[in-house]
Amino acid sequence: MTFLTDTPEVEAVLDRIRETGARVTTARRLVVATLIDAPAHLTAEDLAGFIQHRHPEVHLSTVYRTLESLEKLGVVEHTHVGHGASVYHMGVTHHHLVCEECGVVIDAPMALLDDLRETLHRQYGFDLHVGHSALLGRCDRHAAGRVGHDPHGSITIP
Amino acid sequence: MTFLTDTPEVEAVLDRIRETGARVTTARRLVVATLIDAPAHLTAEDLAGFIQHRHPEVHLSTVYRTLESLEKLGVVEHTHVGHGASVYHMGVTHHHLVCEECGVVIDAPMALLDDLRETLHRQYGFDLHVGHSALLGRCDRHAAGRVGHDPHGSITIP
DNA sequence: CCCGAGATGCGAACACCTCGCAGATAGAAC
DNA sequence: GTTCTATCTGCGAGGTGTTCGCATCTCGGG
Repeated sequence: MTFLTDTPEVEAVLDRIRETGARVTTARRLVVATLIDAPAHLTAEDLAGFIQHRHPEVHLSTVYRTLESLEKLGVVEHTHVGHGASVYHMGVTHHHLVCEECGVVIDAPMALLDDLRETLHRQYGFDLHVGHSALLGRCDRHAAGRVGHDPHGSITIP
Repeated sequence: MTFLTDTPEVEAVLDRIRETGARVTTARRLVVATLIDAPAHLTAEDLAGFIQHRHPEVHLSTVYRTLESLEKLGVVEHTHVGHGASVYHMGVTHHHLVCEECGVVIDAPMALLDDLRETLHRQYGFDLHVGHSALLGRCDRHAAGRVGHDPHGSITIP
């Protein structure tokens, strides 16, 4: 799989990198392009895999370091999905519903937890970091505890 | 630190183990007693540490396996708290608010997410597994992004 | 008290992630 | 375009949290 590394969307992110005085390197360009184009919710390893298909020299540890920089920049976020590796995605914060059975990731809008955030803040003084950990459970296909694992998929509900 | 291994509460759990045909061993007795008596939200390693204080022969992998059995039995649950090791606690399901700054774990009642569960079920057919992953954020003491790490603590709000 | 399924101790292996270091390179300054 | 150097990178080693295989041990039914 190959990803375009020079779309306006990619350039916009690279500009943000340049603004901070950091450098735009091949590895960073590839990470950004892959994150933008690829199916959502990749682990660092997925990401490295896609990239290495064309650029085998890009090392997993570089991918991790790049993701770390991009997170500091605020253009990337990661989400803990229970067991297993975190998943990374571009900027816009949203919630992740992760099926414990098949691993499917369902994106849900921010507004979903607005009431809860308000309540947590009022009752506990707790400031919820939205999106940083997924909401685990069962998707509709596995709610009844049916068996059988599908490879992870991803669904976005606007 | 030492824990009583023959209180009625401990025996009740051990009886549940016996009921299923599984065996009651020293290690299991110790894990149960420690989970009941110790400060809440222990990692497997914490648990092994406490136990090994008096019973150094109990191996960490046995603690993991015992916790796994107890979870299958439904008397123990674990919660993912973002980075780092999962924490284990006895039965009654509740939510965990975990401060990303200091690691403090705040227990919150089930009812807190009732509305959300209802909404998820209605809108997404998603069946939320309450308590399986913590809600990450900042506690009141760290909400403003102040620095300085405390050792983990634990607070329960009824 | 004997026996066998089941549990244990132990270390190795594993998955995910981070780090240290030596060498490469982006990009500012000329 | 050449030079310079802070920053990045590739690489392997290391760390942490968890699981596994296997030989041994033991609970508890007969």
